[in-house]
Amino acid sequence: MGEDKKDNLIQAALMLFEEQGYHTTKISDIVREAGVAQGTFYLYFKSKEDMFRSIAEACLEEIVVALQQGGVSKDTDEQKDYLMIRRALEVYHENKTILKIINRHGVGSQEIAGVSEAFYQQIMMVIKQALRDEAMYANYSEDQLEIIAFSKIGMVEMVAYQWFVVKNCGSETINALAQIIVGDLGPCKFKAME
Amino acid sequence: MGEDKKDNLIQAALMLFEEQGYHTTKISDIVREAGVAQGTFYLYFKSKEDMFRSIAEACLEEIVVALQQGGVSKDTDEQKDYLMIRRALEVYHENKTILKIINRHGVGSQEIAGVSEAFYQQIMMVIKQALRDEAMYANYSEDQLEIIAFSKIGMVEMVAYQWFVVKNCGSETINALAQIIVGDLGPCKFKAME
Amino acid sequence: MGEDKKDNLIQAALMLFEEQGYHTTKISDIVREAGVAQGTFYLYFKSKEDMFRSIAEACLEEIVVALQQGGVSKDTDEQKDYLMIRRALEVYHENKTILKIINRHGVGSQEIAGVSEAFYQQIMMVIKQALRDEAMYANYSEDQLEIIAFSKIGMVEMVAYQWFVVKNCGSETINALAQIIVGDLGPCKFKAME
Amino acid sequence: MGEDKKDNLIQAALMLFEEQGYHTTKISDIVREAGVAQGTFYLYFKSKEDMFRSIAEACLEEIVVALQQGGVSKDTDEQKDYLMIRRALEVYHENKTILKIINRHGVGSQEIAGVSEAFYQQIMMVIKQALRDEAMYANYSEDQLEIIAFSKIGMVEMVAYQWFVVKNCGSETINALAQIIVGDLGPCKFKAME
DNA sequence: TATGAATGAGAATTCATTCAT
DNA sequence: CATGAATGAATTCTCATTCAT
Repeated sequence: MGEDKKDNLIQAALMLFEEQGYHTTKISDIVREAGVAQGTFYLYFKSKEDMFRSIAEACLEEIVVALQQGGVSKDTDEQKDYLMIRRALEVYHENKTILKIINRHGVGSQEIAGVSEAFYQQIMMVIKQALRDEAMYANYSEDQLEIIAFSKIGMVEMVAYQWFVVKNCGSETINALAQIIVGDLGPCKFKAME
Repeated sequence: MGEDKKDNLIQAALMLFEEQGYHTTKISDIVREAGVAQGTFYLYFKSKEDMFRSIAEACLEEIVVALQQGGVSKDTDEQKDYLMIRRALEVYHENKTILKIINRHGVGSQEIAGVSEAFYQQIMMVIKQALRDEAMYANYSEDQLEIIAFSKIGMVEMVAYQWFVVKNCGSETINALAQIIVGDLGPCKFKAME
Repeated sequence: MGEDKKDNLIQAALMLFEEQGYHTTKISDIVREAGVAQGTFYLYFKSKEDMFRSIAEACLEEIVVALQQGGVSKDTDEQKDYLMIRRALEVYHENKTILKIINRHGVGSQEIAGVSEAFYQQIMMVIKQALRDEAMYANYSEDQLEIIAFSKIGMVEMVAYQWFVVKNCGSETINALAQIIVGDLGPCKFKAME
Repeated sequence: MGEDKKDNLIQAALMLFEEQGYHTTKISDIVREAGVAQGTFYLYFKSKEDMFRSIAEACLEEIVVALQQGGVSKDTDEQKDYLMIRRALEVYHENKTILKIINRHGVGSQEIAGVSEAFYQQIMMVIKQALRDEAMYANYSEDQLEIIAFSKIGMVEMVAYQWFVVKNCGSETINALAQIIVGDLGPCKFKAME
């Protein structure tokens, strides 16, 4: 029953953060939306920032886990690449709320910037690991793989942001997006050579 | 002499926004840093948000212009790609302050979000235009080019953010970064096919 | 068993009031220290102020009673004086907790100020009564005796506060303090005349 | 003109603290009484406690200075004693506001307790110095003089509090009070011997 | 232009008290 | 008797903005 209210608060906060941004949303808005008293907020969170940090940590952790469970296939590099990108787009689509909150409205707090930085380090590691299994990157150094990993993350994140958040497209666009993104790399290997 | 003070205010604001973010920085901080009186701020800017919007607009416009002046070469597609990426990295490096302000600290105001959104539309158009000149993308549709354009923007921005802001690397890393990023596309086209 | 909890609450409260004062101490601190639930507090006390008043009343009453049981000797005036002062110092030493709470941290509530005022009236009456038995004050008026009584109370209280609370001295200092205080009166009566 | 408002705030605060106590008085009460805006308070003081500390420091310092300027006479010990006591009563009478605030309502803050403790140390030193000039205390040790000093302070403070604050008597009572208090020491030297 | 004291609406936070279990 | 989650009124404090000089 207690966790009930905490969950109400989190849901209300996520909705409001997404709608009007983190800074615009007041604690009084959150509690009103959640249907609890002002003081109840402080029963579960030390402050608005503390609340956001804990929500963000949970959401970003979910993304990392979802990405890790991605591709264990034994296909060609092109197929691996395609699956990885598609998987990443799917995950970002499912988590577009937090993506929107962090990218559009920003948060602006050293502590939360830390959470975000740690998140990128984690997914970079996941991607780097996946790249090591591709023949194409066989003789790339660790540093070079890191550059590739981050460039892929940026690619997916920007496309996901523009299509899922700005244009508000649904999951049916994922395949098309993934094909074009990968096609920019993959197809060239044979089509462009013809 | 008046413009002097305005410039002081802008420099002070940029420095503080970069250090502590837009929301944490108070007008009183800015005027203290700029060495002018509290009221003087309002001789040059309508409000704090107005100031930030005008600074952001100017910085982002600079980036757009710089990018536009980029590739007028008549080289091969690979060379064009490499030059475009390197140019973009250079521009982001020169403007890493605004990159840091917007990416790390966020913006957090609907009106400024508009500035940022317009910025991305503009550079997307610039990139799309450039891509049209590449033989490789000859039979891509407008929508497909837009996807490619945004994925390139995301790629460069993320790498620039991680290396120039997070790792705080200097401009001497630009070539290496550009080569790897493009190599992820380029080499495959001929080397990987051997 | 119920009284057990009430006593726990009182002990916890006294400890915390002494340490950090009445206003700084929260009900939540008291119940945590006492090891009971928040609501339990209100089974035994109407409010925080009610609790403090009842504790203060009890403590101060103890002091009054202890003082009353003091001097029933039939010695000389000097001896009576010395015994009275020493007795008072002893009583204050035993009750230095409440002394510290009221003097150092203050009370800060009209209703409790009443308790304190009544306390001083009572001990003043006790002292005045004792003074009446001393030949020295035979022809002092009631008002004059009241002045003497209060001055003696102030004297003892200040010395007790400075030595037992501020300097945190133990009961072994009582004799020395009493001798000096009385000596300031006593010796003059005969020694200084020689 | 700025100091004007600061002074208004101090006067309003002193009045309210005296009337209803430190804790009961809200900052909103103070600013209303002073006729300034809520924010103006924070232009001059960091907090209510900060304000009170600065006021208390000033008032108590005044008392110390007033006491120091007291008796430089070359009279007999009895006369010195009487003058010292009367002087102290006068000073306390003039400063009965702060006396009332600190003694009746209490303050309850470690930092302010420090101010009060320092105050007592200072006046103790002043009194001790004065006592050294009296033949009567010629062969008292420092420690013994300290006891005497504090007992005199307690005496005067309690009497002042009871007569000036509780009974609200005017300055015309000072002589009578001083005579009785000193008489308790002085007169005995000859009258009681008869 | 330039100043900076003053403003006051608005937000965060606290904590004594209640009450359903 | 005992609990402890929930309450919400009350207070402090912030800071962008104004305006008389």
